[in-house]
Amino acid sequence: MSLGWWTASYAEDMHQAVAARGRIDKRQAILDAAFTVFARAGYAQAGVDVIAAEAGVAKATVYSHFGDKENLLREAVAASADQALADNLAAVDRLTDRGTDLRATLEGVGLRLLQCYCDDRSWALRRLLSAEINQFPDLLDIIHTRAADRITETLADRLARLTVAGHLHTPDPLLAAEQFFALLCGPMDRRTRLGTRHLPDTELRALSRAAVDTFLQAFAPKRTETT
Amino acid sequence: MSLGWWTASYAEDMHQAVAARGRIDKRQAILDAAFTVFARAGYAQAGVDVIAAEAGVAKATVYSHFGDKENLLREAVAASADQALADNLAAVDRLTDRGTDLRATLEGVGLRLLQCYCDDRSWALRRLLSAEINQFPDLLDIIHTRAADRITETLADRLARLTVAGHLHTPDPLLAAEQFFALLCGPMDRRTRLGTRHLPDTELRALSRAAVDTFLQAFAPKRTETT
DNA sequence: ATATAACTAGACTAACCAGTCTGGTTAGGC
DNA sequence: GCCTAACCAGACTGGTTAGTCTAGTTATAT
Repeated sequence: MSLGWWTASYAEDMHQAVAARGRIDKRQAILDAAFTVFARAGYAQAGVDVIAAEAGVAKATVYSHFGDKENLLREAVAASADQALADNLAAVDRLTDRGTDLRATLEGVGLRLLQCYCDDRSWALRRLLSAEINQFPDLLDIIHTRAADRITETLADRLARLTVAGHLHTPDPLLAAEQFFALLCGPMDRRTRLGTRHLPDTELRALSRAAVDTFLQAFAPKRTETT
Repeated sequence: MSLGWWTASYAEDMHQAVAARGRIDKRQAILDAAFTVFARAGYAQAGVDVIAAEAGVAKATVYSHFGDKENLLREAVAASADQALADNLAAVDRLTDRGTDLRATLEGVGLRLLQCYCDDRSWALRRLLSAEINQFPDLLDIIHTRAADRITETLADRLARLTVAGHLHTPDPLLAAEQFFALLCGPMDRRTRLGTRHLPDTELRALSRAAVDTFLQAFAPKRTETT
């Protein structure tokens, strides 16, 4: 019961396995709880006791795993950035698909990306970074090198290949990638009121379509129309 | 001396006037100091004693003016938002200028806006909002209704008039305004590493030019070229 | 001259919390 | 069956800080 999210049957099923994997499971539970509590209350206001309770773990266990509160923040943020990276790459990777028309593909990718960025954990990560960037400047490096930069570079790669294939015209693919993200996220930030409001999927689709409209007007090939 | 930013000669010159205006001057000094300290340390970590010291004022004076720490935050944020609004409107208002060519005018407005958004206090305001939006959801309303919404609406108005005059083609001026801001700020966010790095004016100019390029490709009039 | 109102420095309280420690429990490896 | 290592609940220390209070100062208005 005091273990929080564990159900009794889950505890029974895992009765043996949990002992072997117990340590790593606890570590993950602590990271999840830490991210949740840090995101909810902010670093300074978040109590390590609260994190421990939310993870279903004793406070001393938290310290034995992570040493101190600062390090816990860094590890929780890093884990969350890795998660975000995976989600985003899955969205951008669909841009490899050929055969369908480019506009529809871009709109699909845009929609997936918007869904990633509208996720509560994604907003929490960005807020946490903004909030603690003065006290922990290295969080910026953690997040950018682990996630943000890779995603932008991956999209730039895709745009470059589409340009080489004659489907697009992006002389500076990195800039084009930045502008694609900007056209998606700028209007979304305003509409969601910085993530405090949830948008229905239809509205996300409209945002993606508007972004792709503008993007294609700027970066569609100039001479030859695509088939 | 203990009054901080006061110079001796200033104190002499204002010897009479300061008594009459002393109360309002102190109020302003407290608001400035509060914003600075909140931005530097975050709400929870900011000590009211530190704010008082930075304002050159006793702690009790802070409480007599603002009641409690939460209210002090709100008032400091509101004052800062008003300041930001004035700066931004001054930039957007130049879009009324006729006679020069539209591209150059837009690039000039873009540059001014980037300078506004790159200002330390502007970044501090956005960070503070992100950081405390969970604990103080009303900060969002304060900032949006006082500043952000008005700026976007004002730009949308300008774009609409330019469209009516045949210099642009923006069927949805509000969306176009959002996208203009997005094209400016998205790439800038990345390049400044969320405001932790300062960009030279030449780079801001390049960012503005890139944004305006894309913007005009999407929203230049389709049939008749402007003179 | 005196009443009033804003201000000052600094002491004080009550609460909160990071990090440590203690003493005891559990469970797997051998 | 015992050893070890991870874990538990909860107490404890030391430092920080919001908000209050006191006693004394300054300056204006009348």
